[in-house]
Amino acid sequence: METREKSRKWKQNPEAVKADILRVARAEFARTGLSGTRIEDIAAGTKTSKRMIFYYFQDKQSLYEAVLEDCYAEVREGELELDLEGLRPDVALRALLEFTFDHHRRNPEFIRLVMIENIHDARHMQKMHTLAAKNERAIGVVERICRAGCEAGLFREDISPVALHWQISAVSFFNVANRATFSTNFGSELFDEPGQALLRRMAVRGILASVLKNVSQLDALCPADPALD
Amino acid sequence: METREKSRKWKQNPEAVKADILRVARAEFARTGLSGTRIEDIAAGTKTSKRMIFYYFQDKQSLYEAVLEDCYAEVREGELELDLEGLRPDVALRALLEFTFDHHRRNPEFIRLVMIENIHDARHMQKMHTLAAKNERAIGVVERICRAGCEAGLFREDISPVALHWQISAVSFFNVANRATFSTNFGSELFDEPGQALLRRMAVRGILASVLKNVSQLDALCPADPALD
DNA sequence: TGACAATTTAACCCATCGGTTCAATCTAGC
DNA sequence: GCTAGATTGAACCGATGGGTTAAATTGTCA
Repeated sequence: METREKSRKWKQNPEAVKADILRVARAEFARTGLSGTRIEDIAAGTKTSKRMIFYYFQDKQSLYEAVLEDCYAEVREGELELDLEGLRPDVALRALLEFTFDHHRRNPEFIRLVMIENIHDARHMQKMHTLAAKNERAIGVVERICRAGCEAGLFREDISPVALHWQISAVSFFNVANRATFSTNFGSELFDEPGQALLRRMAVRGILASVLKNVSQLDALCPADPALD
Repeated sequence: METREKSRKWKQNPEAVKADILRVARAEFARTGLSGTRIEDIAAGTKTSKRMIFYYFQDKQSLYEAVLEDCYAEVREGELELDLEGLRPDVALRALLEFTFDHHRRNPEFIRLVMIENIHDARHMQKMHTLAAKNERAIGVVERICRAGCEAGLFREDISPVALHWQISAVSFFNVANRATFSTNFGSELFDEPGQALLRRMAVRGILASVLKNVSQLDALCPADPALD
């Protein structure tokens, strides 16, 4: 009668095994890509065997796709923590950008999986039907801010929510994705805490500037002084 | 006496063979990454054989590194075409960003190689001693604009040239690198010509905003009207 | 012309790695 | 307990693919 829920002292526990595999596989795929990852290396990190990987996920590519979907869901989930209710549109936009910037920093594995997906021309992501809803929601957030901003007379009328989302993504993503080559070429100062704070501030100012109807509000919204923040 | 220069009707021509290999290898590595690329696939695209690849470039990794260096040099070379002499600092900055944005779009293979390098934590790029000089020059361009802008009283005093370069790179790079996943998730409208023009305009406005001392100049510099440009 | 070096071809080698076979073991329900 | 189905282990397979061997051809220079 207590079959499903209570996994009291089971020996077999498929869900846990699958989750374990996904966990290790995510780290490995993020580290070395699809073709760069060895299934045996994943197996070595799990509590189970290579055999089980093929048992639960048919082949390497399916495992990779499962990892991608799993990771995407988890990250999008984390975005729900942001609550912009009741904020003034310009403040909300600022909060959204700051949150996204930080959120991307907290999820480097996700960033790497997306980088890898881009190398593969998003071939696998295109198969993932579950994404549509999550993406709608992400754009919805930006859209509401835009609308509110326009209605309040704060934002320009011609702002495209998708383009705005693009801008937010660009800085937040690049910051994590290109850290290695950028710091190799130009030093790592921008990636310690003060540097990151500076970049975030600059990004906020830049993006608000491309949205505000009256740019003179900028200085009030974005303190230029590096000592602040 | 006419040994080296005249390659009149030679049958052997090592330089051409090497260049041929590099050309094909670049395309292949950019397409499928280091571990994803098969040497045989490269060989198939050349006028020569797999054996010759190992003859001229010791192994796969060395070939990859040669490709990276070669591509980097070529792209940086292309940047020399930009001449900002005599331009007002704000106009020069705008021109630099627009040039970089377009230049990245023209060199998708380079972008992909850098993406791949980031997946590898820039391990191979770190070995390339030839880069330092080219990077200095790239930062030098931004630095001169900053200095001139400050001296002219146009720019804020606290601008970091490296951070400014980061901003320019972020939008220009992301635009090419993440096209696949972004358009999968949010549609491809931003990537046709009008969309690209819009993004470029927004980027210009945003970056100028984070640099100008007096943001009220923004509207004069960056026509908000999408019909223009 | 003939010795020597650089270049090229064809055939081969063998470690790796994704994926499988098959039999053993576990769990639930009867 | 017994059977059916789910889960697991050990050993195996075969193609792929990076890299090599060795011998042939081409060019240089004395």
